[in-house]
Amino acid sequence: MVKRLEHYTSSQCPVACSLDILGDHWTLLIIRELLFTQNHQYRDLLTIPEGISSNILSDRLKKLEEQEIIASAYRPDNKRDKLYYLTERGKGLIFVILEISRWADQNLGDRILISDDCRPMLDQPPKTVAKQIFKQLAEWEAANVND
Amino acid sequence: MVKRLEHYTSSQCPVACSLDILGDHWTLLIIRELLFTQNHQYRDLLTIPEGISSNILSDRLKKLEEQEIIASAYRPDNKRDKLYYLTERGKGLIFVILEISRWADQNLGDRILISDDCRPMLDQPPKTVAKQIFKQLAEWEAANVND
DNA sequence: TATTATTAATTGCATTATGCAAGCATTTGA
DNA sequence: TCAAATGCTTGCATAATGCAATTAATAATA
Repeated sequence: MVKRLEHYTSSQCPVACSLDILGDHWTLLIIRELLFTQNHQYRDLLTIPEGISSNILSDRLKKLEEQEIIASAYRPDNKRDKLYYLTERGKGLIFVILEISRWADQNLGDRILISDDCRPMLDQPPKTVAKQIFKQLAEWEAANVND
Repeated sequence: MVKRLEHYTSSQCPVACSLDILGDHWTLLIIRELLFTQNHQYRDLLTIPEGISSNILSDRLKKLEEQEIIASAYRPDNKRDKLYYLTERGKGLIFVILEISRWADQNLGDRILISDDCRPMLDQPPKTVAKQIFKQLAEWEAANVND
């Protein structure tokens, strides 16, 4: 039997163990959406421009919930709407995403485009950006989640 | 034919386009080695504790070289020794790796271990750490690479 | 109340990626 | 000249992914 070994079974390196969770093509895109957009439902996430498959989305949401990076709740007044949102652990990934974006801005300039909306996030200190984003998320949570 | 689409064909998002390059289980571990250790040869990289397969290592080195994140050169006095090293583009990923490590330190504490050697890298400002590491790499390059 | 639509998935199947062992060409030291 | 080391490549089995179709539960509509 050849099963993929997770790094944490052979390494306690913080990079390796993080890659067990984040090291694929889709996970950070889901976190990007939950951080920066109003897309908090399954159907919203299915519409990201990169075009994620429904089975992959389902799998990643499950794994992220297992790792307590996201949580979910049904909207009380409409049980058809399941809302996904970041935990504190998940929100902390904003600093990783900002550094990746900064690297891409400096090194993949021909391939990428930073919109005018997003540019300030690379020009300001990460902590300032995070504080602002966290405030927005808190407001969204106050309005949509109660647990 | 169902071929995996690279994100850059459908998105100009810096996160998505970076994931085309970095979004797997192994790439950042290779970059970690080239940044922080003296492991600059194929056989060295094969011995990382996470246990990378030789075909995967070969594939990733090739792709990283295509993306100009690493470069390689044979040691002039011994053509059997091929040395891999980071380009400026590759070195810039130190900030991503430091942020991932910081996140892991704060959120995956039960799974990971930061050695006494590495701890200062999380306690000092990233720029300070980078400057120090870049100096070490420059010294190594001066002694081992000439192109 | 019956029907239809929406949502959040799950299933099936073909293709691609990965893990592991073995093999190969080139270089080098003896 | 020959054996060992190096940097890969190949073959094969298993796992992950992409895409289309389907499903169960809930909500809206007739």
